[in-house]
Amino acid sequence: MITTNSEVKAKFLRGFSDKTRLQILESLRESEKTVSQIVETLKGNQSNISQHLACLKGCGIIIGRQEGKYIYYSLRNEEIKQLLDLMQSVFVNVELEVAACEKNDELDCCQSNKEDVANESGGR
Amino acid sequence: MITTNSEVKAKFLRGFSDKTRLQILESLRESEKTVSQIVETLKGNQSNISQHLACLKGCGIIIGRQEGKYIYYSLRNEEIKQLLDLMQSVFVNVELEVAACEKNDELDCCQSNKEDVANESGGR
DNA sequence: AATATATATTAGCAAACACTAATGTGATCT
DNA sequence: AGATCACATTAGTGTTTGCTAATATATATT
Repeated sequence: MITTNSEVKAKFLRGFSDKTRLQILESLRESEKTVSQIVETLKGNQSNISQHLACLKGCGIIIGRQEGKYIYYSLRNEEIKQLLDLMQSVFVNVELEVAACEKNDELDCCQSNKEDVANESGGR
Repeated sequence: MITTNSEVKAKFLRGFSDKTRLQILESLRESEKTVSQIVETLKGNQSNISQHLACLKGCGIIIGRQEGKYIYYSLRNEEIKQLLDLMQSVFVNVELEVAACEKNDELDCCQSNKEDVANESGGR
């Protein structure tokens, strides 16, 4: 009888399901940063980063505090950091396991890149 | 120096970022199940569930074993279960925190449902 | 007040996603 | 062999997402 609203929970977790957002979170792991620091670190587009930050904030994963013209973003709390750590370690193990046990050496979620894979058959 | 390939990691985590998939995972938490058992539990569409199972399997989150004409799916390992647990508890706390500290009582990730929210102002 | 800096917001677009209905495949049973 | 059951796959469609470029807002500086 766990059953929280799966829809809202999915929205929360969607915050972690993007490459750029994961990079942002990783860069915030050590310390809070301003938007421009993040943009510089990731060598990303300002607008793009800003949107991802809004996403992460909306998901409750990070918080922002204003200081003059800067806005410092940081992970919401210690728990989020723990979650990131566990995600990381579980991921690494799964990756190894998948690579070891199956011919498939790349995680392939959902009905994505079918033709892509077919086309670049000579890859890597 | 954490830096795993964020792209692959994002694919892995995307497995958790959908309502239906979360429900499937929740139903697998207790014990392995056949596709039809899951379909019945979630009162879902067979094709849809089957696709989500393929997704979860591709992400390395679940595994399947065949037994006669049935295929039993289960969580890949204990770690995945732990991750689900932590996701759950972090989510619940964040949800409470967000609900308590801000006027916004619903997590709203990314640039989604702006007009929806505006329209159904009398919702819930 | 004018300008510069830091960040957010908007619009537009292509790609990815989730869903349904229909069809395919493989195992079991008669 | 033919029918049935369990599951997977394909095709089609509308929605959501992530990106870029352009514009807006707010704070700071001169």
